[in-house]
Amino acid sequence: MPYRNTEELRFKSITIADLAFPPREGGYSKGHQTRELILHAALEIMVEEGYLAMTMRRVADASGMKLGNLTYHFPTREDLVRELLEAVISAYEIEWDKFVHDPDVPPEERLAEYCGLILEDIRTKKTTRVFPELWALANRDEFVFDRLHEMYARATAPLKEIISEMRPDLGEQAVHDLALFISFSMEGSTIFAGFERPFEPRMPNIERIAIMSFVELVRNFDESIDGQYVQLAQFTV
Amino acid sequence: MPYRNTEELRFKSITIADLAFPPREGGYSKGHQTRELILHAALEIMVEEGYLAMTMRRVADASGMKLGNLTYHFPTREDLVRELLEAVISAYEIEWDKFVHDPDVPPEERLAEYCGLILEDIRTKKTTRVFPELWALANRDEFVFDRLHEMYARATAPLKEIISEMRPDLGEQAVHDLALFISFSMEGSTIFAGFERPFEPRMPNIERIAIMSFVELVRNFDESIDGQYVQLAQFTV
DNA sequence: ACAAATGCTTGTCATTTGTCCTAATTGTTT
DNA sequence: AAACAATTAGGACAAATGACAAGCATTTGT
Repeated sequence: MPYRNTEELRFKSITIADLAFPPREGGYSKGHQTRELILHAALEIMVEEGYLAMTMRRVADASGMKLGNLTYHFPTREDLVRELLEAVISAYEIEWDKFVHDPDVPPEERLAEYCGLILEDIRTKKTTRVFPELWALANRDEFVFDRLHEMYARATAPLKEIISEMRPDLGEQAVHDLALFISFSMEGSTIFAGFERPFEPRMPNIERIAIMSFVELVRNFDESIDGQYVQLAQFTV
Repeated sequence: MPYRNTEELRFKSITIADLAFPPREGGYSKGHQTRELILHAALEIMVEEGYLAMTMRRVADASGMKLGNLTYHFPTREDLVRELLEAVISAYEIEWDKFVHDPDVPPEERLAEYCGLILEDIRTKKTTRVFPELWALANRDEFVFDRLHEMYARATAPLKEIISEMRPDLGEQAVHDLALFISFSMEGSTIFAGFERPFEPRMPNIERIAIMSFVELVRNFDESIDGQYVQLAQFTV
């Protein structure tokens, strides 16, 4: 174990890239450079001032270019938004896909590791600020909705794999439901304990509680349990 | 037990009012009627078309009145937004405050009941649609931020009370962290399993998993546990 | 070096939006 | 009914926004 203390660890812990771009095709390299510059500027505005403030002129200014040039690269605002979405989301996917199945590490440990990864990321400014915007957008924009949930599907896949390994006795549906619950349990922390959120300082403790809770849940989950507590809930409401 | 089946139960289960208004002071009753009409129309637009579409003209149209009249009742758009926020949020608070401490019901059951209440509400169209908008708004509007988290504080209070009763041995901080974790675990389901969300059909199962998991967590939580799993996570990331 | 492709600037246009102002109408009180 | 306050309508305006077009400048492959 090469690490001495937590400080060193945090420093080494992975951070998800802000944006990821598809391999370029056609056009001069200058053009692609500009497009990436624009998307970075757009993300910055999205993070600092929100989706609403991300107007074409605002983005052009922040990119140090004229409006006309922006509309040359992104003819409509919708084009810009969609490409930004794609660049943001694929950056997450790339990182998660790196999380490969390592049979030498016990599944409990991998579960803890993966959840730690997600929860750490949620505390970053970018994630805390951008995702609520995306959730709101997904309410009305089918494109955003689909892309977002495609991403979540890929984020949940490693969880399913780990859960299956921990509990080979469980059916596919149970595994899926467990992974889903764990997934959105973590996602919910964005609002409460994300970057500059009221309970951000409690995040390390909550992270511990969460991971412990998840491991215990998967370990002890009884597939046949069907309403022991829920019946109580339903019958007394 | 007067209920026959689940259908009947769901029918009887509480639904949170769309809006709650403070007692009126001054003005004709017609005016207050109009104000409420406006706010209902505004909420409808917020739910169906989103915050962005909630323009003054759009709201005026939906309320069946002229723009000039709308600006008479709500001089600025900000006034409208804030009053709508207040009306929406206080409706939730009113409902939660009804959840009184009943010493005859065991705390596990009350925990299940309360969580069931929250999770049921999350599946409604209004909650699924409005809260992501509020989360996004809270990113940049301090007023929204404060009011939203004030609401969450009141939503978490019953949880803390129940947890304290289940585990009198736990310190205040531990109780708070547990309540917080449970609270945002549920909130996260909005995005995945809320109204017309991809996993809405799985919600009943997930509800069961969640409640079971929460009860077990509170029951077995070891305050002294400090990094058994987390260390693993941190050292391997 | 040069021609074509690409990138960029400048200027313009139709819409939409929030806000404001004045006059007319309606409701309430005396 | 008269007087007054509250409400509603109608119109106007400046600012901001997305989109577009014509021409100049730069980059790149040959």
